Amino acid sequence: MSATPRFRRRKEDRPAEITAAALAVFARKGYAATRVIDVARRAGVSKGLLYLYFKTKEDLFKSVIRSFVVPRVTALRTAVEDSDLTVEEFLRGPFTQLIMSVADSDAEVVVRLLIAEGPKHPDLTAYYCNEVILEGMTIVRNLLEKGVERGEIRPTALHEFPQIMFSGVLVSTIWTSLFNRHHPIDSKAMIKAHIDLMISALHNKDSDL
Amino acid sequence: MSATPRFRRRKEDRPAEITAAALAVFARKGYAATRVIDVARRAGVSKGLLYLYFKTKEDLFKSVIRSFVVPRVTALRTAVEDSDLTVEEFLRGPFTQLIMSVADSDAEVVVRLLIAEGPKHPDLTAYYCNEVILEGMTIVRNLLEKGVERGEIRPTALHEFPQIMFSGVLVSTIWTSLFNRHHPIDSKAMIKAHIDLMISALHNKDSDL
Amino acid sequence: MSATPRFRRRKEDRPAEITAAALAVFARKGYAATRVIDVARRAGVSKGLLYLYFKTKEDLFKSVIRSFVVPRVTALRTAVEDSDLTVEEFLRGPFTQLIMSVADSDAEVVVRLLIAEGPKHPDLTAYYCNEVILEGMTIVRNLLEKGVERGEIRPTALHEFPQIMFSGVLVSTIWTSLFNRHHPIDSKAMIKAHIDLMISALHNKDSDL
Amino acid sequence: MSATPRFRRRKEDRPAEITAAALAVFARKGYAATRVIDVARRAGVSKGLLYLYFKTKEDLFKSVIRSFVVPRVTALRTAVEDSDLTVEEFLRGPFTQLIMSVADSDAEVVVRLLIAEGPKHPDLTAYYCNEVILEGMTIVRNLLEKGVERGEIRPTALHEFPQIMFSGVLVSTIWTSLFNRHHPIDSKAMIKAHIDLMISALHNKDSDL
DNA sequence: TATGAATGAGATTTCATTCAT
DNA sequence: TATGAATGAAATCTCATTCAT
Repeated sequence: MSATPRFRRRKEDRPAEITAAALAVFARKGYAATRVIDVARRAGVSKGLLYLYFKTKEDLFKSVIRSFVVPRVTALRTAVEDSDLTVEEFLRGPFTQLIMSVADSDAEVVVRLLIAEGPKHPDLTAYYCNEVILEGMTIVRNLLEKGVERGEIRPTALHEFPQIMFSGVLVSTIWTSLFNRHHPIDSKAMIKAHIDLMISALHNKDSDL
Repeated sequence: MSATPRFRRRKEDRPAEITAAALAVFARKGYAATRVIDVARRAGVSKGLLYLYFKTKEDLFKSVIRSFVVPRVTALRTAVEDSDLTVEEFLRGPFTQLIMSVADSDAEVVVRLLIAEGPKHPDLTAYYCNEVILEGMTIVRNLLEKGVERGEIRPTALHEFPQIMFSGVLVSTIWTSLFNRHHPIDSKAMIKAHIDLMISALHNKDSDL
Repeated sequence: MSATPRFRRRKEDRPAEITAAALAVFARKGYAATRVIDVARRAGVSKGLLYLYFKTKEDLFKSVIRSFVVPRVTALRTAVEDSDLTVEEFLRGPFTQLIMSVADSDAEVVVRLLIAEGPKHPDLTAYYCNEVILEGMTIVRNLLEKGVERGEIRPTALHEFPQIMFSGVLVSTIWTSLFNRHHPIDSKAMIKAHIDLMISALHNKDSDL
Repeated sequence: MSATPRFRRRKEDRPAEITAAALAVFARKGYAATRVIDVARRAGVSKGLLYLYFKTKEDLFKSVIRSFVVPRVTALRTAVEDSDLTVEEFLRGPFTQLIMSVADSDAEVVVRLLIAEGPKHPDLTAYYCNEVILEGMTIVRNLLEKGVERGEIRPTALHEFPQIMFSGVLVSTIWTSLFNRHHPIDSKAMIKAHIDLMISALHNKDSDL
């Protein structure tokens, strides 16, 4: 009675463990084809316990997305601190790094989940849109504005559509997910190529757009 | 008592009708959440008849993808016939037109379906990869090579990764699908912006990449 | 208009053709697992035409049983005409011949069908019972009585249970149907063995039953 | 509001309960015509629970057969222990008893199921053939051999076809199943009659077969 | 007659969710 | 907390039967 059990799991870790398990299973099977019991088993808990933390399967899905999103947002915010870099320096440095880290991660899964299931969860999509997408766009937009003011780059439609800066990762992610088995590519090289092209376009003195 | 006739007996049209209905329902609900009966009802036929033409729900899915793909492939091939245009003329002309027509269409649905369900249907993905993706990439690559030979544009990594030329439509498509309700954008303008940037990068004399 | 079409099928043959086809298909698949369309195809007609002759699948089933039964009954009746044979002569001659012909035929299928589906078709079973079973039993009983009168054989319980004379075929039929693939036997030899044993028992002077 | 508890939680008993229910329903309807829900209802459980214990309807079928077979095999083996009886004593004693007990039981149902569905389940038939049929045949064969050695009985074709010893039960079982409603018989008397005839044939000194 | 497209009831099976223990 | 037996709604797919042609 007095000895503390050594292997008692702390209940605070449970939700995170289950969310991680869910991500892993969703990754292989997709949302609809994943059975709750499979997630529970992979997390090493019972179905009942899972339902103690997540009221529904949909809740679990949302948690997966959120758990993926939160650290990216933080990373994004941190990246902008170092702000006395030139546009090119920033894009080739912190920005590239961030983008690559997304490509490295489970982004593929999350993107697939979001695209497939997103339209059925408007609240989740709104959250993701605001927290990640708009935030990222604002950062890029601010960067470009500063660059134009400083005379480093010319003004372009990128100001209106900063999401274009991310289209490289998107293509690479989806390619990995769908076609890599048939036609493998070096996704980092592709992402880099896209950024290079963007930088080149931003610097082009002759363009009159 | 002249009720609507129960039978319509239109053997030839049925598969196309049902495929169209399926596309429409998949669009709203996604593949997994779509019930076969809903497709049947939308097509104005019975469940049984649907199964007369499509052995399984998966068959129906494949038909949806194929029915979308086939006309695009044709359009793509046709577009290349006019080949004495400059790179810029081609990109701003036929290429933009093709891309826009994709954005206009049900592309969003098909892309979402492919991304969500593709990994579970490798044969279908392979087919799509070969028939559409690689074909499109080859066309762009050939175009760029000719342009470099002619001295119109500089050589870039686009030669290795022609899929980047399509990343604009991809972003626009996915944006429409997920975020338009929260944050609507002018997707055609965005696609055009992307193409402009690419053209600008291709023309940039100063870049030494 | 005047030429008689050479290949016109006469409609009188149709029911028999369809019944034969049904027997063949039932034989391989059993009643429940047989699809009406399979019977139609094997008979070389359309589903609609089949339903012109047989109102339901059950009708078809009954027809199969009846078509099998009728010729047997006739054969049975004919067999008893030659009545001046001794019991042993009759049993070894016409009786054995008849029994063997059953074992040769599609009896297996019909027996299986009757056992499996019979309880659900009391009218059919009654018909079969009266037309075949009781008739056969009466014939055997009469034969045995005559034999006892003539002092050829002793009286036995076979008089009360003449169906025992047929138990050999039954065992052989069912064995063929179920176990032959695992453990093949010479069914005719077995039938003969059974009849021999019966004859021996009928002749046993020492028995006092 | 003290309604009947929805859950009973009796893991160990469930399979046996469900199997028994299945036997009962198969008995009345046959395998194919039985709906899984009917079995579940009769067992007092939900469809879902049934599928927790039996992966498919076919599994359920196999369980029914096995649950019937296993105790018989045991009984059969036990019966042979008392081995210093004469052939006649054994056949009239333990053998008759065993056979009668089969006729008493649900044998009719199981035999009908086996005959009707057996051909579609070769593994099950093989199991039944080996565990029951061949075992029973071996026992009878050994018995007869010993009897011949001891001079109690003459050698007959029963040695080659011991299954003939069981043909009485078979006829009686099938008669019960099909014709009893039209023409009831005393099946035990018939079984006894068959055994009597067999014993008489085995004892017949005059036979020269 | 003859066809086979069309129907829809119904069967099996799965799985998110509940709750007695 | 923790479990997993139990539920039942719902989904896919089949096939006997009908009937316009």
